[in-house]
Amino acid sequence: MARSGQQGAIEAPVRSRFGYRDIAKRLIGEIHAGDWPVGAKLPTEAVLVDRFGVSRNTVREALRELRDIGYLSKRRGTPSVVISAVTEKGFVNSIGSISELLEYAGGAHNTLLSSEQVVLLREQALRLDCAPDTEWVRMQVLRRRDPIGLPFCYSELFVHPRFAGVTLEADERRALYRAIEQQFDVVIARVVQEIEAAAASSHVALRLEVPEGSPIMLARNHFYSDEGELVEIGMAHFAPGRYRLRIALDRRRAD
Amino acid sequence: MARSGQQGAIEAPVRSRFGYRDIAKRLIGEIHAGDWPVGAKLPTEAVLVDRFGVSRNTVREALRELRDIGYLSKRRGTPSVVISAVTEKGFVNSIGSISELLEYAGGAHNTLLSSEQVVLLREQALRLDCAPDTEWVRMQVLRRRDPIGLPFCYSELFVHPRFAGVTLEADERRALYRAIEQQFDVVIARVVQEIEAAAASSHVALRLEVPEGSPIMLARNHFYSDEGELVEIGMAHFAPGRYRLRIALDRRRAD
DNA sequence: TGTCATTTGTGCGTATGTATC
DNA sequence: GGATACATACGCACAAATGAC
Repeated sequence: MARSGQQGAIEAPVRSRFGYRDIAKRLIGEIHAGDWPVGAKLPTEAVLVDRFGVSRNTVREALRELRDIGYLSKRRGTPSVVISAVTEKGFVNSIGSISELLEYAGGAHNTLLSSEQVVLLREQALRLDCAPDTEWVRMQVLRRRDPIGLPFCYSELFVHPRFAGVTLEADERRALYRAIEQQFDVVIARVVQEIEAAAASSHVALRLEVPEGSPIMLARNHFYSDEGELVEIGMAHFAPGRYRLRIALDRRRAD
Repeated sequence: MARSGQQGAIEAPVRSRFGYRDIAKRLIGEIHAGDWPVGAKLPTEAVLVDRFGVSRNTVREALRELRDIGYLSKRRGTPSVVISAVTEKGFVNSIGSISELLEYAGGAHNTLLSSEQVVLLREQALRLDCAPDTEWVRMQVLRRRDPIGLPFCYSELFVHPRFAGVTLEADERRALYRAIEQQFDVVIARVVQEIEAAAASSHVALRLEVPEGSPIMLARNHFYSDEGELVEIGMAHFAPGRYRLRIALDRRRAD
């Protein structure tokens, strides 16, 4: 996507072809490849500036991204240090602080298996931790890294009737809650997630293409709007070895 | 307000009295005070620039801080929205109340099974995602809700030699990193956690008193000091059905 | 120990892309 | 489509921490 702005100058500064995200991805790839093992120092910002032909700001933005998702440790006066180099076998979903929560996660391919109106009965409502006898839209979604690869996640999603009209593209790359946000002008402000391990039921095993009884990481997500309204409930089943959740936490500085 | 930065000018640059942290603190104070209730939009960046007499970069840095710690939701094209008006002490950054995340030891009864000096070989270092050929103290800990109940967690902990002298009470109730903080006057400033499902090895199954091959939730924790030093590594194995990890995420990144 | 070059952190000004309204 | 507002990117300058001499 030919970028080419310029200042008030006469020359054509010709912006670099790289955005900070491109650079971040590239660096992550190199870390995974072992070019910068754990404990090693990354090249200095100045070097990266030269290498990628971008401004220092852009490099710093990329490094910030890597730090946020737990790859780097940064300190004033010394180059960034690699603190994680987990190989990307079964990829890692890094939550810097939020939201790539179940997000596009590096651009997963979502397949909508079904979508239907349901009434939650007592038992099911209890399991989902919401009010019984209410109407919801139930969807089943498979998520893959590649359009033809094995799925790493099978999700059962329940959407509040108010947002029943939400539409998903054929090969949607966004998470459902992102689509809801954009189509209904609500803001998901809070997500409560519960994670546990479980054995794959035949139902789940079939969709994830794993043996029945395989260890599954099960994440129950409750999405709330900024007004405290329950918008979406998700039960995400992750196939073993194909997915890993990473969370980076910072202790609050002053306040 | 005395702004007067400039480029190659002759005037004295005289920076604004406010840094982005000052501005962040101030805005947080105003949010706490109710000036900007939940759901309200903050003034636009341009307005804040005028108000504080700083550059747009500085304002954006402050807003980024507020987003990171869960006060704001940001979206391109529209002013930031306040999504939370409360403060959590201690750990947090977006991840709502880490207390639960990291305090799973809190209130639990910990049993120290072993403690020994080890040198991490390449393979093991790789698995733990840290530098090889380094010396660490390895501990094994069992966690129970009741002194006589079944354990819900078996942890393998690796402590940096500098903190090797850390002592645990017979029936310690604190998490190890807490003990380290208090005994060595360091501050754990960053934690990176990775979660995945796995089948219980015979070793783990024995200690958790579950059948071999049971679905296990495996959490790898890396604890870093405020100086970026790796202090502790933990591999926590959770027994199925006996434990559930709950994470409350507050909004951050909206792009 | 202290000096000093290096490196990152913070801040300024500006230009332009792109989503929202 | 147009106006507004945030996102990304360029370049520069100085402060503060590091690390080596």
